[in-house]
Amino acid sequence: MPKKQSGQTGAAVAALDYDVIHAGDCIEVMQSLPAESIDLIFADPPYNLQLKGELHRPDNSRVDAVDDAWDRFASFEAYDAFTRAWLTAARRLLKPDGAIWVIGSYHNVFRLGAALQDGGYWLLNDVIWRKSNPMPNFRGKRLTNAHETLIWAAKSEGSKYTFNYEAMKALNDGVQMRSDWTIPLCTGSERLKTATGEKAHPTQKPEALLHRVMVASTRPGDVVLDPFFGTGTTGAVAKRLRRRFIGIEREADYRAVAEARLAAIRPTDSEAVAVTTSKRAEPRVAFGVLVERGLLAAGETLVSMNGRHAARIRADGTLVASEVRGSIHQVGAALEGAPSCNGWTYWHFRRDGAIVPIDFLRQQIRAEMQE
Amino acid sequence: MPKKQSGQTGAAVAALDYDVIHAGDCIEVMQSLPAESIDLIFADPPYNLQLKGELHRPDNSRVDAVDDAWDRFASFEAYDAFTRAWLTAARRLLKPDGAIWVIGSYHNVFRLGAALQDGGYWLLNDVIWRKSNPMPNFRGKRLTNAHETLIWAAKSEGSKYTFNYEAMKALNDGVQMRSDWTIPLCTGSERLKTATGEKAHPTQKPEALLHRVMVASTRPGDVVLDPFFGTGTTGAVAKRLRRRFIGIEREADYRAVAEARLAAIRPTDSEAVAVTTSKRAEPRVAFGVLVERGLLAAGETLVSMNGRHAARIRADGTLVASEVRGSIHQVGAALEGAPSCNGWTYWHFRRDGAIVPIDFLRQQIRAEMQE
DNA sequence: GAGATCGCTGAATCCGCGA
DNA sequence: CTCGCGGATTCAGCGATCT
Repeated sequence: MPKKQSGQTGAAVAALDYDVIHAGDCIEVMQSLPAESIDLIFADPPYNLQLKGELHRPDNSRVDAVDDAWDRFASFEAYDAFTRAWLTAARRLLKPDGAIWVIGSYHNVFRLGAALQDGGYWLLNDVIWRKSNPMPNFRGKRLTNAHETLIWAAKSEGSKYTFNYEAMKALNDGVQMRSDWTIPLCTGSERLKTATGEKAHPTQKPEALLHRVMVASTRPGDVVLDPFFGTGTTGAVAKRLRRRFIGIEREADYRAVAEARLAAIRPTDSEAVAVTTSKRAEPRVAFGVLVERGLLAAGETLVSMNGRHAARIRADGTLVASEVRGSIHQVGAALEGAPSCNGWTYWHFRRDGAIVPIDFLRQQIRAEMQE
Repeated sequence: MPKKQSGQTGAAVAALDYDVIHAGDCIEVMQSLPAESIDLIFADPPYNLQLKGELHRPDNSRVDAVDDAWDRFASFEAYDAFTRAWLTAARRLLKPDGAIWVIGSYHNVFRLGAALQDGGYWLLNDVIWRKSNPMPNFRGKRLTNAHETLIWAAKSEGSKYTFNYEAMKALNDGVQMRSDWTIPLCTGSERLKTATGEKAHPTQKPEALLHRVMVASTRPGDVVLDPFFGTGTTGAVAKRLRRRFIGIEREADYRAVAEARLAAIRPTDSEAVAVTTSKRAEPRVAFGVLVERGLLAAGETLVSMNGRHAARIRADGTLVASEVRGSIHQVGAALEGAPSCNGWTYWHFRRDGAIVPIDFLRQQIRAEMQE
């Protein structure tokens, strides 16, 4: 049951340093921090992958796998002991209405989930990060491992955890946010590299994932702790969304990369942050408005995200494809054979040689509406 | 490690009754069946946890339900004991190369997964059943719980489990099947009803889900056991796909519904049940046979796929290139500086001005072998 | 310059038979 | 059991290079 925060705890909280990266073992550092001082914990612990030999792609290139010492454990027992120790230290830090997110793959997530339940946390959802561009299964021996699992849990059964229902609904184009999130891997310019061009961290998470986590379950000003800070994705998103963060990271190399990254982040305009997380949904924009305003022309062709489909815009803001017509969502869903489809992110248009999602135009409209 | 099946076990297997539904507690019934007689187990155990249903200890005594918050630990313990007991009985029944699927939600799946790992099973994939039409979260306090999780595991780490890679790939429109499957809930006419119009079983699974499970991981004629048979979805799909099934169900009402359901199922035409085979399953052809049969001549020159290398054929079916000699694979790998090389697709020969892969000739030989 | 092509890469428990 | 070796196996996205 949630307890009221004592005055003493409040004083200790005031002594907390925010927006810092602590060096050292996460369990020891957490034990040194004041109890009940944290609103949200995001934890991306070692997965204990247990990889054996090397793996090559069909073109004979070698897969650069995670073989770092920090991911090696002697046994499930050893991994469980580690897991339960850091989860215990973490729970002490959470405010009574605080919550935690942990992420893992099938190698470790069942042990994480059981440890959370055994440790007194109260599970709220398991969330599937559905990767739009996973690495294939090169030997054809199993299904393509195309997702990872996040577990969202409150500190206790009765906790009044934060959930920004309307913000999630708005993010999902007006319908309730589901427990499966389709988000691409962290690649391209977002992926941090060393001076020699290697990836700075083997398992850097996409900022879009953390963005959704924080928009869902924190408020501006909340304190977010990441005990496995790595190169600081949690801190970067927290700073941008005007949350405060505390990172803990053992490896000096990762901390250095994170410090540089964070220094370059500018917080989002505070009104934009407030809008995203308020109970008010973002102003709804009909697709037809884009046509009315001439941002897209009737007769123009949109292409699907994957490039496999195309459709023509009609003057009333509906689309026509081969034998299908309807809203941007309906046509996308029909062409993909999917139950639903967010047309705003599915459909793209060409502008100056680039392929741009139509959601880009919606954001433009919304910006105008706020003035 | 897989053990060889003993003669005694073989005899006992012959005594197994197929396509039957056993009445009774699944642990007791499983303990009465012969060891190493089952190819695949599909299990949809109680999701339980808050002990709304009944729970049994390994000795089958009924657990006196306690649902107070303070006793949550004891409840998890009881659920774990039950889980580990039936998983142990199930593992004994599996052939050395057998496998299991279990399904659960976030309430129980973490305990299932950990119990599988602790029990010696080897996890192959966790698979997300992504519901296209989930029930909304009416109170808006959490994310819409839009998926369930299946775990696919082999009996042991070294098992040569069945995976019909090509069939899955075909089912997914020519690209590898991923670990997330979008399938609607069981509704409409597929949903079994009682005489009074109520649903016959609270958690009836869609046949499409079982269809994919069986096409992925069984062959025609395989024996599929379902220890929580319910209204017989596993049996229905097994019968239709010409697999054999064994069901175990405690509740007489469910068994009655399942019996009627199964009686109406007609097996699919046996040719339609055959799945796409992979190249691995095709008869092996030595390269030398092509020379023996005069499809290629000793002394003839082969060129590499990329045109950068050439090699001469010797009478014994080996190749010679500059300073390299050996099999078609070895020479290809050496010339490319690659760890391995599939000589069948790497090497090409000239015929009527065209460049043809030598694999074309292997296919000719294989076609002759089938006659 | 625009479009096509090529190369690279991502948390991976990734082969199987015969000697 | 190990060892040797034949030979089967990849999707999406980004960025650089080529036409």
